[in-house]
Amino acid sequence: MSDDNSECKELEKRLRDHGLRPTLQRMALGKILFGGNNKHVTAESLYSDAKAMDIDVSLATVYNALHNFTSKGLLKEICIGPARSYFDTNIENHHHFYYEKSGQLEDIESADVRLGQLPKVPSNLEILSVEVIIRIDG
Amino acid sequence: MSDDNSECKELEKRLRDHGLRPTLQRMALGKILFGGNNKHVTAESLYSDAKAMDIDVSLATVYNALHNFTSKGLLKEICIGPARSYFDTNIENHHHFYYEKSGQLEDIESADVRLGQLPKVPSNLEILSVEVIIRIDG
DNA sequence: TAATTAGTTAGAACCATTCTAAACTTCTTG
DNA sequence: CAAGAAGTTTAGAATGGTTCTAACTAATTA
Repeated sequence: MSDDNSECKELEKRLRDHGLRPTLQRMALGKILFGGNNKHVTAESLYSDAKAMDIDVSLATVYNALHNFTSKGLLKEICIGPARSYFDTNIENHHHFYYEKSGQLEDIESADVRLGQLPKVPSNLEILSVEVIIRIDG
Repeated sequence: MSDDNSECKELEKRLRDHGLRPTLQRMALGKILFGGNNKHVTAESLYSDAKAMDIDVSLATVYNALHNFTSKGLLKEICIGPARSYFDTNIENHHHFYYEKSGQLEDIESADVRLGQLPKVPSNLEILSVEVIIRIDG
């Protein structure tokens, strides 16, 4: 049920269902990203995780895969600072603590943040996302 | 009361009170930033505004001034995306709409966003800020 | 299997931002 | 006000995360 082989099959189906070919590289990166608990990664961190597991993949492909996954809804991109993008495997509606010194991200459940009545935006425009980031001095 | 000269005096005092020498460049940029309504600027936009007003200042100085002002609490830095930083002359506690297509920012009053009880963070760590960004498809 | 389409790659390019170090201002002290 | 100290400005180089290019390779379709 949860052996390596069925995990692969599941991931392959997940990629295909989202219109992505299950290439070697996407499967390998997908296993790292979706194989356990939710993760927050950067392109560089995922690249070095892959390297550490002897997965031969280029940095460009890591960027491509992160963007492919994001555009198909398998990841969420989180903008924390001007320097780098984080990608979150938790695609539920939720928010984040950001620890400035360590660069770590921590999820906040959506239910823990209540939004009051907001100023209305021109009616034909859609709200793409509501992001709450709480910066912590640690 | 609000003539050019007293405006200068006020700005000069404001800079000094925050531990910043009122240099020609900081005064000129300060007049653009603090001389009217609240503004959202990027380094590049402020640089070209200055150029358009025949103020001779280098891009490096614009970056220096923006960071000086921010570290002294005269500006707030807002991170919208991985590509560029915005600086806001509204230093009240407030939030933002971000129009993705035009790159425009619009303030949301703090009172319009209510936050529920949040997961507690280790007690010795301080919350630096709570940022809410609502992205709009327009 | 051939033809077609999509994905991967190394390295170059990009671009907002930061750094460097020399020149210049502003401030302080006598 | 002069002289020295401290802080600021600057052009241009460097940085670093990300994107682009174009040749190559893999996956899919017919």
